[in-house]
Amino acid sequence: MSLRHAVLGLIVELDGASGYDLMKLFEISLANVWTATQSQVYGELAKLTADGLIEVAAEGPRGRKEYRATDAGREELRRWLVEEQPRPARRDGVLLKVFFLGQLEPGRARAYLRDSAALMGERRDGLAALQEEVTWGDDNLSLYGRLTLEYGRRFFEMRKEWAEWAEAELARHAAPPEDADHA
Amino acid sequence: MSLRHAVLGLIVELDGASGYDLMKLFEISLANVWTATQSQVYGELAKLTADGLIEVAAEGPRGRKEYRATDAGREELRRWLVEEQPRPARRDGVLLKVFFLGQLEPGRARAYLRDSAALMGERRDGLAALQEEVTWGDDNLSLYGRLTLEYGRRFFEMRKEWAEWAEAELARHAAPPEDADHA
DNA sequence: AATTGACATGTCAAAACTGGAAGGTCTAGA
DNA sequence: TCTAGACCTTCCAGTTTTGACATGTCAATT
Repeated sequence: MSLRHAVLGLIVELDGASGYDLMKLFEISLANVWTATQSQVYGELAKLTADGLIEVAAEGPRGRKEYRATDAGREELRRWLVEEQPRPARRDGVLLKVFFLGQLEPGRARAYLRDSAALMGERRDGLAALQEEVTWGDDNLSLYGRLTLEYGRRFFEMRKEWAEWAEAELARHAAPPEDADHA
Repeated sequence: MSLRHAVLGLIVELDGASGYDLMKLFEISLANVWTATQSQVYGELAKLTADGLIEVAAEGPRGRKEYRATDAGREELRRWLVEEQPRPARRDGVLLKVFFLGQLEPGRARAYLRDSAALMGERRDGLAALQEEVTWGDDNLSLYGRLTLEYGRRFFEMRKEWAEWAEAELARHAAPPEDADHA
């Protein structure tokens, strides 16, 4: 149940936020960390309220509801942070395709990896640009947000290099093998 | 719907497999690529059969059912491989915690990153050992499986280095800042 | 005055996933 | 002979996620 803590965590750190605020944060700040749809965010907000971990602190102009964490909520966040974590389930659609790339013609398989490398490069550049652009504050959200952004950059960089390596590996297999003492 | 194609893909590549066979492959071969529980595997097998993408080719000794892909199944796998892929949803429980690590005392936050780095190192070593141990055949499953295994190794390596970097970054913030022209 | 677009929430059905429980078969070794 | 362990399948209840649809407010532009 991590969505719960993602929502709770944001409310604690921001010291008050609306569902709409959270949605935007999920789209931007948490994009590479945890995704959530709008219906999930509002649903979780309702559940957290029912469980007494957050409460509506104020109601704004357009039906806006400003949520704030209760003491129980802050406690629950800490509990979760310290808690042992089960092995995360890794699921990766791109990797899954690579696993079955043998069903495609060698040329197509290599093209897939080339495209993938290019895409990863773009994403890496996007995050790198973000890192340069954004002026960071001094608060915790900034500090730890910076760490996760750097993670994203490294992640895409790694993926790009791996895809390039894999493509070369495929090329090596497609080409007639040459002896080491050749050339 | 990637589980569907993971199951279908394995059946195509193995040219026949039982639910039990697939489960083991999900535990070992696909562990870093796509996870599935036993109930998911058997459920998907039933659905794929109903949709005519696979069929029971033979029944073995212990109630074992050997599934094989139909032509429609092989076609569907190819279609999926070539198809455009939507942006994958990235979800990472460890990263999520890092994002909110500001709620913990600095010492605990750093300890979390240190532990994380150590764990990632272990996993990397585990995969590296696997790479050495396993004798690979010449079939497609081996070739592409090798690529994904190497991915896993690089992934954990990257994470380890990142966690170490992040820990150092936190240390830098905790310590009184010194001038560049000091020392 | 009308329109566009950002702001803002609520609800729902369907699909996917989790974490079991339950039951049966065959093989090798004590 | 017994029994532990690998083999093998089926079913299910509960939770999470997806991908909409529906509704309305307010501010600025045309």
